[in-house]
Amino acid sequence: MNSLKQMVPKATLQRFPVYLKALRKLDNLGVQRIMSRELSEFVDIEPTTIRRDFSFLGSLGKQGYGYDVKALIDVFERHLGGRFEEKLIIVGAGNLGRALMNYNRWNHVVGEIVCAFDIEPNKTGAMYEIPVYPLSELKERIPEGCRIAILTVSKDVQETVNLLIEAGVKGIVDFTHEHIQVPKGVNIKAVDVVSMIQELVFETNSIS
Amino acid sequence: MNSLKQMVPKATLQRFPVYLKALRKLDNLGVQRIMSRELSEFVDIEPTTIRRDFSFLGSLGKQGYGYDVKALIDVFERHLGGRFEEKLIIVGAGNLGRALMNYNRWNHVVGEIVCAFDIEPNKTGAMYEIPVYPLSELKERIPEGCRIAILTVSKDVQETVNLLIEAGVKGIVDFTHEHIQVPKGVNIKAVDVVSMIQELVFETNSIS
DNA sequence: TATAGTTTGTGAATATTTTCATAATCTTCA
DNA sequence: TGAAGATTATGAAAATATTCACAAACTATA
Repeated sequence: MNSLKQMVPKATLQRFPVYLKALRKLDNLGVQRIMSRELSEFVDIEPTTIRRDFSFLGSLGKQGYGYDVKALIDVFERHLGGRFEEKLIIVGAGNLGRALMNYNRWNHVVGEIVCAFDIEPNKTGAMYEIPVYPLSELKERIPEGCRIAILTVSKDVQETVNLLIEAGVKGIVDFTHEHIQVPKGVNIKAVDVVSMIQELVFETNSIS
Repeated sequence: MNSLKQMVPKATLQRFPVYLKALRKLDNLGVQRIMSRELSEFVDIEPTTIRRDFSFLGSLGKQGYGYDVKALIDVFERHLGGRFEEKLIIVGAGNLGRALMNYNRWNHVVGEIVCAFDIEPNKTGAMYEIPVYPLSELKERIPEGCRIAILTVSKDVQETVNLLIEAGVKGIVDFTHEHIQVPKGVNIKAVDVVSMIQELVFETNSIS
């Protein structure tokens, strides 16, 4: 698509989704334009940081006016996959996998969950209108163009990841508690509630 | 407890749980000592960064030897709440809340889920041996010393957060998609699968 | 159209984080 | 015990990220 990554700082990259979420909410509230100073209070990021972050995607604002909310959302969606185009799969149809299948708030935001896979044949079939296939059929069943998988298996984690990578997956949202090794070019985002609680505990301890 | 926070860089803080997780795994594998260079390959963080991170908690290693895995785990657990002492609550007993109640891998790691709350009376009772109370009884039912809540409600988010803060909660693991306002001294960790997917999409787009 | 009042975008300054380079200190083995 | 080899801990340097400060450029109003 584009090759902005070389220039966009990592720190900025991590804030982009925050901005998009906030802008969508503002749009829903009927806000049509916003200034960096206002947005700052909303997302708790300094106005000047916001402006510099935005500047990596172009000159999106107007002096003396601010930013057009809808136009901004448009730009972010183009870069953050907000065009509902991503074909997502869930790998692991246990409790968490099922909850995520039913967690339909993300549909029509980044894409759709096309299907799921599970290693146990007795868990296949369909859940919440999402077909669940045996993991052994991954190669045949994986949707054309699928790049992102949500991983909720509880065993054989690395083996499963290897299968996904072979099948062309480039990004994994990882709900497991394992350390995963991936080759260059494959990204992992770990969702680890335990780690989050640990960070909270540390911060809470440190304050008092 | 201590007041390390002033000195420990934010970036370091975010890596602590990563180290703890890796060390626990190494311990399980029977590894008794480890050097920063070995650990580096495991967690994909530069050895020198690892050593500096560790140094904020003291001189934990020995020259020419490395680090003792169990001793290191001990130090991290002291700082990251690994003593199973945290009393956790889940607020919102919907699909996701239930999945998390049954996601018992975190018990005996940071603490235990003592109970859950839901605004709808017909969802109360008990699930997976965890009692579920009406949200209106939060003040009476919240466990003594509870500081951390896992938030999975889908509406009245800010109102619910306000209730939690009034009840003494200092840290929130946030599974909602809302922007939450909290006073100083209260920390939020947002678990946002959508945002993670967006980051992945951006990164994947940028590489090609 | 002109003027006053805003706010963006960005060079430069500052702050933070990572990495380099090496002294200090440990282990190991003869 | 001593010498060789290894690895940590850390001051200093480099890289990265944030914030300051202000010119440029817009809006709004008369």
